[in-house]
Amino acid sequence: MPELPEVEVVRRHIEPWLLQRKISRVRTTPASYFFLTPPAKLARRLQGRSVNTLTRHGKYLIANLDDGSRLVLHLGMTGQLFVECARSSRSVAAVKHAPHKSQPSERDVSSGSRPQADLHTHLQIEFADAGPKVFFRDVRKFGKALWLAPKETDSRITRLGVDALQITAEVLQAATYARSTAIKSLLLDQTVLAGVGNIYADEALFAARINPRRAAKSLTQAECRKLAKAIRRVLECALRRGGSSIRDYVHPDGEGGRYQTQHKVYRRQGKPCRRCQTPIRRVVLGQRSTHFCPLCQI
DNA sequence: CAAATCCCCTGCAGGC
DNA sequence: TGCCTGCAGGGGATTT
Repeated sequence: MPELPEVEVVRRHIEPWLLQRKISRVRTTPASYFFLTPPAKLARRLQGRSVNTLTRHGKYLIANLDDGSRLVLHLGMTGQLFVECARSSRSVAAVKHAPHKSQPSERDVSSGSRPQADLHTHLQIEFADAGPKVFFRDVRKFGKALWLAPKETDSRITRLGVDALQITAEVLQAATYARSTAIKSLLLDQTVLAGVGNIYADEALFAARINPRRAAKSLTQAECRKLAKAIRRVLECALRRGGSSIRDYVHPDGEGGRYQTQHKVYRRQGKPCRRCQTPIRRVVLGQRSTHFCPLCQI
């Protein structure tokens, strides 16, 4: 899946295509596990609404609607949020008259391998301006769509910890108190900090030179400081490079991220550590594959 | 409570 | 070529 940097890239791509456009109709696939709100109800609630802002907390995207309700989206492992490819000049022309603040450039729409709508496309959002539709496609259906009435809350959102871009040494240290779980597992706990997933947990621990198997409570104050800084730096760097494209993640415009070439440990088992040449090791921790340098990470 | 396990779903790579 | 197994950016429910 998309972790924080990838979700933020998606948010920035999609936001201008969503804002201030009246939703005329929402097509869905049949009820499934993907729909936390039944698809018919979701479609009904969205019809006639428009999106005021598209925000992100951790890996969740939240479309704040004009009536105070919200559409909460999670991309899961294989979720893709993208804009319909504008094939005809008519739909491009139509959107030019839509009241967007910032209009995505013509170039954005002409890339080669953009995602395409198909039977895995669980949401197709159509607009009253008849411009490009917004699609949510998710092959594995680990993604989520949830509609929240004004002031309604959901524990998925309320329990989230601080957004990982804002993690501080103090918060991290408090979270490690008396926790015997591995520090890697703690970083994946979205109630502690929101947005770090398997790739960036491994990369941040390498950057901080901390062994992923260490008990969380064994980290010193100095290590918590180093790790908090490493998390922020790794995520910011990945974001600047458009995230990591591995397997099927691509940007809404079909372009790939470029951070995967910067990975120091993730999926590099057996290859030499970029710092000390020792072969990178892979172990399983909390059912997730974990990569680290046995020499650099103490 | 915290920690570990199992499960949801589909597609692909690699081994035989 | 084709079948079979394992594996995958997530997270929630259940068990221990």
